[in-house]
Amino acid sequence: MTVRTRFAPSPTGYLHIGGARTALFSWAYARKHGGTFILRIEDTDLERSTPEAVQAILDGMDWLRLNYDEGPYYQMQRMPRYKEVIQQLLDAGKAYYCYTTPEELEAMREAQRARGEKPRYAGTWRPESGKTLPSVPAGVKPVVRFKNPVDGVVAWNDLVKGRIEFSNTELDDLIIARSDGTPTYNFCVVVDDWDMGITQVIRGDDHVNNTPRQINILQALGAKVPNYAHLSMILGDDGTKLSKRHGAVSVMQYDEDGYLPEAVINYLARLGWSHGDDEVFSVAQFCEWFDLDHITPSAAQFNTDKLKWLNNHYIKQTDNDVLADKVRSRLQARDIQVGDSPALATVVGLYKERVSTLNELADAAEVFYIDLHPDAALLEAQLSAEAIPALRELSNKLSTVTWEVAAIGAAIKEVISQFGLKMPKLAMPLRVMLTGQTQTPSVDALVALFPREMVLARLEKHLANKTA
RNA sequence: GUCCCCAUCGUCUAGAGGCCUAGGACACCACCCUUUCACGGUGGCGACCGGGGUUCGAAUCCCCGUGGGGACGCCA
Repeated sequence: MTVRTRFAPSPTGYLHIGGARTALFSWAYARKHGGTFILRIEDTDLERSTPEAVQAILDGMDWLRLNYDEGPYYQMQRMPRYKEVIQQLLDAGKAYYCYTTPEELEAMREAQRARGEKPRYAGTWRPESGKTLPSVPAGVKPVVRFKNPVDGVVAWNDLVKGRIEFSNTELDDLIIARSDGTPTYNFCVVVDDWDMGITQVIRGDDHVNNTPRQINILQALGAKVPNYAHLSMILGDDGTKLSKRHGAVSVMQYDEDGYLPEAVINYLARLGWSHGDDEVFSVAQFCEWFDLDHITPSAAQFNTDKLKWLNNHYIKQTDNDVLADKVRSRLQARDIQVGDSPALATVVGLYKERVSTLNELADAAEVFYIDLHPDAALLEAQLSAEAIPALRELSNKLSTVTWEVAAIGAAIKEVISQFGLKMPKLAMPLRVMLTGQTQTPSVDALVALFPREMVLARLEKHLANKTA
């Protein structure tokens, strides 16, 4: 049987990191088995669904390059089909109308909770042989409830958690159609998974409690029950449930923060799944290796440090021109016009080893294209009296030296030996005058990066008003 | 409260009864490299939640605790 998986987000917000991992695993499973990956938008909650959220989800998947083979399907467009199946269930006596009002339900739940019971529907309107139903109250629009089996168990072999079993006595008759006739989540999912021929339902483990209900409906419909794989949740860096205050919960926020999609994918792949000791691998490799057997059933805590480490790895691996394009757009967003000299690709080539995000790379590159004003105190501290004459001499040498790393390095060495200085004595003020920073690549390479005139100008600017 | 799930270094994890003196990665520490900071290299620190079984043998299987999480909507 050919594999068909799906990712079924509800468009009530951005694509968050947990959803992204669910999508990734579902996608990878389909890719691994040469199957079909379907995107389905579960937008039956009119109150909370928005087109912006749909777009945000599409953007997120696009950024991660999780392409789908079918869809996006929208549940709102499948209303006739749901209504048809509800009628089918009604006709078969597997569902029934219930006239209990939301207020009555709420009061009932309240009372049950107060007694320490699990809140559930009492079955007032459930037809049974020999039972007389209450008379239909006037003016109440009924909901449709599914007639859940009253005894026995529902069990399935979860592909990540193993066998899970629920007693039917734990399940009540859930509402499959609201009083306005619109179908509810658990019902739509069942019809969709059935119609779309989903073979593996890979989703978050907040759905395990829905699974027995869905299986019962599937069985009432005579549908084949798919396999289920429930993924545990992802916790924030601090071990608590992911929420807005964790900052980067939307995958697009990672783009914003300067992470490469391949790093995020690689990181997410390793969160809850493993292939021996392998840590760094390509998407292609992941698809080849991926399986449901090596997914951890326990929740995983997000670790930004490790993501950064991976991001640094992928940045180092990225071609300088490609990196330059990414950094250029970030600099432009800061209103910095990137000139031709030095070439941005050369700058990022020198700095990419030492950054963990594209934003850090942009920070480093920025100083080459702006009118630089190094911190006065920093400058003061580095421009020691003994360094000034040496820097003047260096400036002279740099005005004529061959403009390449080796020659520049040689000139610097000549100057320090001539003035009897240690390298940092000269290199540090040089770094600060050129970049405003004390931490830079090797100073000869740094100098060589700039056009000669720019170096001379930046030195002159700070040396001019210094007395010898 | 009821039901369901989970439990190995700080974190992500390897581990399918003997290969475990518990392995790898991030982080951390030290040293090396070095022109600062990184990168890189080498080494170090560091865990099987507790108690009972089963077994010649248990991180691995079973039970009970404990702790954490999730679900109990005319939300998805």
